[in-house]
Amino acid sequence: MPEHSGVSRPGGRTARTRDAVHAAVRELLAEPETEITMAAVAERSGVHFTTLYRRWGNIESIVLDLAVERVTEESPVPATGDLRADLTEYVHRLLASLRQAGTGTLLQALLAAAGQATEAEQVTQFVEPRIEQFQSLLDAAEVTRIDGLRLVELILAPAYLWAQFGAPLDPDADTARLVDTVLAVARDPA
Amino acid sequence: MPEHSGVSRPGGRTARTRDAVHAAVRELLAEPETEITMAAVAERSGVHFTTLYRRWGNIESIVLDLAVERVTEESPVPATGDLRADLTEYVHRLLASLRQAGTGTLLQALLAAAGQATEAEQVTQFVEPRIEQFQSLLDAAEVTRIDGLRLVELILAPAYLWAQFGAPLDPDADTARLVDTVLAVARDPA
DNA sequence: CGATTAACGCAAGTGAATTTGCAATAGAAT
DNA sequence: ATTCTATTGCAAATTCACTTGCGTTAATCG
Repeated sequence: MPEHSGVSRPGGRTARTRDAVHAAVRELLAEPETEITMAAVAERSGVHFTTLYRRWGNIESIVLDLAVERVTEESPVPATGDLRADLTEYVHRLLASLRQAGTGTLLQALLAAAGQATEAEQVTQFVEPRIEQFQSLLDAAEVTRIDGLRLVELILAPAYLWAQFGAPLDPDADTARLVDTVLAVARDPA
Repeated sequence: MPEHSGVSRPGGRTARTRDAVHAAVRELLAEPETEITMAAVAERSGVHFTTLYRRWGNIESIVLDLAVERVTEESPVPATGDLRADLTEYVHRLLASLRQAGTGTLLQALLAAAGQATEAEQVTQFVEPRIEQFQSLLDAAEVTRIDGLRLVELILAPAYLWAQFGAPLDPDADTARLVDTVLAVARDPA
């Protein structure tokens, strides 16, 4: 028996196939015409489609898996204490990442999964760290009139909405507006 | 030849089957356990599933069709000139409608379709009227520092995001916050 | 090093979703 | 009335997503 509890064989074959699958999905997402199907991912990754079904169950879970990974790695939240500077840097990077090809598909997987109890745990992995990071940002700037959840509403909500509508915001043109909104509310919440 | 251009036979059989299908989908959406499939809609509506495929092509289009209809009828935007009162009334009704059973499915259809060029026209039918109504509301209140698009970001975006995340906002507890946000930004946009 | 077992590859099978050809029906025009 | 044609109903066919059983590979432990 390899292990009684915890993750089994994390650095071996399991990790290799997961990486191969993630890489394949990234490639497919970058090709707007290509549909993301189990068959396509299997072919591109070299991993048998039976394996995909056994480990993930359906294509949405695979995409969600990647979505959580990618969003986390691409959008670190700064917390230097300068509210405007931190927000500006973060929002600018966020909007830029939302303009990459395939972002719509990723967001759809994320939000579709969010609604279903089955995948709720995976989504929590995405939302909670972000709220905490936002809270850290606010704490560093000694802002107490709004909280992390409010930042989600004022920044992530509009950014994601436009991205999903196929009209992602422009990092250079729209960052200031979103940041100014937060500053206005932080100054005058009621 | 019935007609050369324009809508053909709008009040006849075509309209009846569309109504039957819409009614069936409304029923199915109200039953949380039931999956919305072509077969289920066909059985419930009495319309043959072949007809569904021919007219809509897929189940998503059918749900989108209903989503556009329902959102429009359920969320009229008041414009009496009292900004706070108008917003409060509208947001309260919006949040209440987002708590109805099946709303998640409807939103998903709406936002999924939004990303695809094929359905873009149908989605425009939903977004544009809403922006215009918001603009009327602002005009009535003689507010010039923000526009209809901004209201979409500050109200619809957070409301839809939480609804999609399976945690729709509470009409009584959360309306004031969303309204206050708008008022704060209208007062101090930068 | 050898035993153990989780994860994988493979091939066939199952079933639901979707398509297609043809006949029947019902608005609309003449 | 009758004619025409868009729309629907029906049944058969087909495609595709997904599952299952079994043999193989490879990672971990003693």
